Amino acid sequence: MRTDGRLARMLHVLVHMELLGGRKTSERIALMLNTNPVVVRRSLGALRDRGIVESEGGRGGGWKLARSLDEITVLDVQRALNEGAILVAPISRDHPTCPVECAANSVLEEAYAAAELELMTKYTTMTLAQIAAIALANANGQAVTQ
Amino acid sequence: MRTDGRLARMLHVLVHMELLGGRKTSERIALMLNTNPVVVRRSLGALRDRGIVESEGGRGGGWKLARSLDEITVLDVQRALNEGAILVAPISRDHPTCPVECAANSVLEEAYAAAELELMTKYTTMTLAQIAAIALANANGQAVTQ
DNA sequence: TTTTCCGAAACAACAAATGTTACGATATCT
DNA sequence: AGATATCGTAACATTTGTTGTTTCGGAAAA
Ligand code: FES
Ligand code: FES
Repeated sequence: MRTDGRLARMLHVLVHMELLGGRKTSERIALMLNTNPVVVRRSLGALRDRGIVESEGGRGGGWKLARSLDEITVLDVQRALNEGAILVAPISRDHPTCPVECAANSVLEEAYAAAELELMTKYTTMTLAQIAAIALANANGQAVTQ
Repeated sequence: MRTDGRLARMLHVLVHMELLGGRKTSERIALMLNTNPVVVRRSLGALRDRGIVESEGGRGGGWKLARSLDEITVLDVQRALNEGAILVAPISRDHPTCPVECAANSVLEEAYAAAELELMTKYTTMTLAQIAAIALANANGQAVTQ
């Protein structure tokens, strides 16, 4: 299956909005993400529901940040896009009464819980402001485009 | 997408083979996994290539363990089924030259690398013998069936 | 020689994200 | 008021990997 790229895309867009400022239309953002305005609205709509961005319809409308980047963590964006667990343990449900299947599943779930905790720690401590700083350091004079 | 249940299924089957002993046909295993013999052959074939099980064709043939359970880690099974990384960071590739996209991707990749390391640690230290022990403890007198 | 196995190829089914089209609502400009 | 630019939303097609299924061939035992 195609890997879910919504989180990465939204991080990209949000930092872009801060660095290049101003209100951006779905079409412009779609251009920068090589995709369709509707796809952009779907994801940004979820962020709006969580108070990360604001949208305005009509002529001259578009999207803008609702908070500054240092008040947005990666976890905030992740949660806006998907309430549930980030990782899903690849368990089986072939024979639910079997103690062996349960034992194998419990081992996998424990391992995935530890991995998810690690992810959560990173997501919680990393703000979009830090991503912006990394981007500026990488750019090193080169313009941030579009 | 349907979650990949091959690892859990193979852990289940391998522990089953040890606890109930003897050689098992693909059809019998398929019954226990609520699936098709061909699906079983696909996954067990991968384990055979890694020396975890052995297969024998012809009448009276089937599958049996090639090593004892305490010589098989969860990681061995995972690697047999899939050489690559367990977790894949959900990065974007919309605008590869953009420093912002690269920065967002690098943050995600670092987080996923930490999570994968956690998984690897668990997978490496957990042997199938330990899973069997958990299963027996859970069963608590109740028979392990099929 | 018949039966019982695995091995492998060639599909169909399914699920989730993505891409696409289309239309309605709303705010701004002239 | 009318034209234009935007978002909001529904409906559908596309894509991709796992799983499920059918079918044949080959090998070993009875
Ligand atoms: S910051 Fe990457 S395209 Fe705008
Ligand atoms: S151990 Fe045989 S069905 Fe679970």
